[in-house]
Amino acid sequence: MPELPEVEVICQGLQPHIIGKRIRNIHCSDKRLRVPIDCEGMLSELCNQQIHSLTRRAKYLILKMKNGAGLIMHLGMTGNIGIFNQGTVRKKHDHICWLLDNDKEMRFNDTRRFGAAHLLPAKNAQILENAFFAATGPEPFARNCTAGYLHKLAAKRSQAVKNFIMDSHVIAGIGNIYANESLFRAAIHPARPASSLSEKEWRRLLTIIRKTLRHAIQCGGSTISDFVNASGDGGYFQMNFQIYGKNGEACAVCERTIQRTVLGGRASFFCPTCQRISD
DNA sequence: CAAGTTACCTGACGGC
DNA sequence: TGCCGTCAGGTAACTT
Repeated sequence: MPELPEVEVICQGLQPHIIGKRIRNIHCSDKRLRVPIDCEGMLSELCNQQIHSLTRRAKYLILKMKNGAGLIMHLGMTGNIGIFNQGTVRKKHDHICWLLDNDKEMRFNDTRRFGAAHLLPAKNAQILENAFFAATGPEPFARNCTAGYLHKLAAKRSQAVKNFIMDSHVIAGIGNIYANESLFRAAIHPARPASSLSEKEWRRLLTIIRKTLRHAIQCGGSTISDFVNASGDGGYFQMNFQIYGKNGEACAVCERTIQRTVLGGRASFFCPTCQRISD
């Protein structure tokens, strides 16, 4: 579900509900996420502490308490975090529930349990956070994320450009949907070797990635199956999909039939006319 | 060291 | 009706 835009929408949606609130109790399911949930650790580090901030880095959410402790959370494929009234029935895959001091409860729901929550104890939170993101590529909107950087890094990579831009060590936050959509909008074939793009093409692609992500955030993200923001509203960027999931349909630009292929094990869609394999 | 494969999970859907 | 295979927004530990 969640790529950068969806995580950003969840982050912005949660902030007004939780900043400054105190966590009164934490309840965890007995199931493990991608890593085990450290419920004991969360109780001792986060309980009775006030929430200082919630931010996003790549597809991760970072919760910080005023005592310095923190939590790095990932939503995996099916994760979501929402705000609910305490006492309302918890859903089947609610794995972590943080009870706040305003009768609200923040709940982490994740059907497939590919998500994760990493605790950052107060005494070395910043060191652990830095280590956690040490190998993560720049944010697409960051100043140090430039066409020159991508062009130079891609020079030694023979892999498909789509796989390259989905590599979180290269650039953060781009998943399968927005990789497909951005490459279509940039008229670049997803299977082209990353090293074959000129710096000019990287400039165009980066501009379009940014535009596409920004647009998706403004739309409240993409709702496939059941994505909703913190208030329970779905996004509507899926209305703007031009290529993702559209194999067999006519290209909106040239009417040629959209093709589906598999790259890096992920469904990849392209228009054979608009996205030429060689330039 | 780059790049491909596998594992981690549940649920929806289509074919039979 | 149900059983089976396939597929799904992600990531990291493996292997090659």
